[in-house]
Amino acid sequence: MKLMLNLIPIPAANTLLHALPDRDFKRLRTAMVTVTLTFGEVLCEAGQRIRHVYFPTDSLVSLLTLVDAHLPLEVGLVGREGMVGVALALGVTTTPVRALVQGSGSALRMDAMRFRRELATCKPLQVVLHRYAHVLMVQVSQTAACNRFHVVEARLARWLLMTRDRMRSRQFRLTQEFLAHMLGVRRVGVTNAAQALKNRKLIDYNRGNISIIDEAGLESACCSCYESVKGIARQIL
Amino acid sequence: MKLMLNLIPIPAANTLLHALPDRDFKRLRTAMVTVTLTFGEVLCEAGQRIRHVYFPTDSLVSLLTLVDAHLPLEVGLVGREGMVGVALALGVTTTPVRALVQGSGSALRMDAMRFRRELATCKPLQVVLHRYAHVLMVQVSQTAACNRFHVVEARLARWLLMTRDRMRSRQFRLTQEFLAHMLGVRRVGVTNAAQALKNRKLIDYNRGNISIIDEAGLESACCSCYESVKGIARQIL
DNA sequence: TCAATTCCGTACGCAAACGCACATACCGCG
DNA sequence: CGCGGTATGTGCGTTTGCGTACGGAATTGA
Repeated sequence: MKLMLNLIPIPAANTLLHALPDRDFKRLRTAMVTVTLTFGEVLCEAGQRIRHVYFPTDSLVSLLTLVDAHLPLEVGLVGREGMVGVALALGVTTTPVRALVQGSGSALRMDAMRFRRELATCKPLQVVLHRYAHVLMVQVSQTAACNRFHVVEARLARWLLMTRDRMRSRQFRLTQEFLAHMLGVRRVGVTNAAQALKNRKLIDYNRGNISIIDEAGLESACCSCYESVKGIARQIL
Repeated sequence: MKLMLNLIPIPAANTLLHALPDRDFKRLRTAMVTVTLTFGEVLCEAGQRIRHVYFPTDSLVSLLTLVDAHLPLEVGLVGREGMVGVALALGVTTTPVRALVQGSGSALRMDAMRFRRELATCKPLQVVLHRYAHVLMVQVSQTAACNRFHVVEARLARWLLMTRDRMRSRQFRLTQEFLAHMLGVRRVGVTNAAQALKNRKLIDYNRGNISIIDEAGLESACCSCYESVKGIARQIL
């Protein structure tokens, strides 16, 4: 029996929910279902009404802005430290960004209406989500500057590290094509940057399998934006 | 006497405050002082504690992110439609961005402590500021994508239009050097872009005096980001 | 096992913006 | 009136990234 217990996967937790007082968490939990998010799924389209909010546990969701003819560009990344649909916590019922599942896994989902009712009465929930909204703002601001100033190689490094933190894994499946969309560059741009990182023995990859080899090295290869956002997030959440 | 009355300037209003119920506005107003913001003044430094919040009436404030060795980059612009120090409305006491006065003028200022107390008890204030926080988020996201995809000329056009909207004037004083910092490009980059717009008879300028000549033309010269953000802001606020 | 698809590598010309240096024009002030 | 500071214009070589096209390699599936 003891052995079996060890085999039961430790239920991955969402840190926002985890930060709530126990009784609040338990009540909220009854209104949520665990769903499996699969790669490529669009949880919410830009400009649309928010139907559900999602608290990823071991999945990963990209927030993308759409601008005229261009490909979407990632401005935020949500994992177990966050939630999809923060706009609701600010009293806005539509979302300005597309939420795209970037790493398959599970999340806790709640109906938007119910969420709003809970929010109205549960002070701790308000507090934690407002703070998260702020952290997201910081992330987006930093990304704006990062996209402006830093070369693809450094941006790629940052992105891989951010993904690692949220997935808690040094390995993930992602094609260069997909990465190009996230970073807002050509696929070839990713090819070159990835090769450079590979030559420096920081990462390895083939056909969609990316693995981080030298974590410390990758951190020094990436721009300061990574540490900067991470520091503020730690401080506030 | 009638003549004199006409000379008294119409008190410029901040639309966030204006949106509050009369009694709330009047109470808040007693806790605020009118201050004159002068070009170049830093209202709040990135990473520092927020001491005051500001509601510009006819002044203009830039929000800048700082990233390592680079010059600051503007990610948001606050005029009479907004406020400086939204982080407080999200329960965070420090600001991630520098707030730099970009257009001299006046603003209503309130002590941070008092503001937090008001916020805790005044529901309408919460509602309107949370919405504004969301609008700011949209602005920042769009700016991120804009900086990534659009050429300097279009970005400059957008910036001039945004400034016009907030200052409600077709003319302002701004050196190319200053604009370069806002857009995150070289001064020469601004020189070229500005000349292109001038040749197209959309704007005019010399030695820090910029004036918009052809508003419609400028709007068609700028990227879709302008209309996009404006539309969402109108819809939400 | 063979074909189709997906993914990655390479190449080439081009545009935008960079960094830097220097030249000019305008303004205010002693 | 001349001087110094500020604002703008020009030039040039370099870098980064774009758009596009094509070839090769691994994987999938009938």
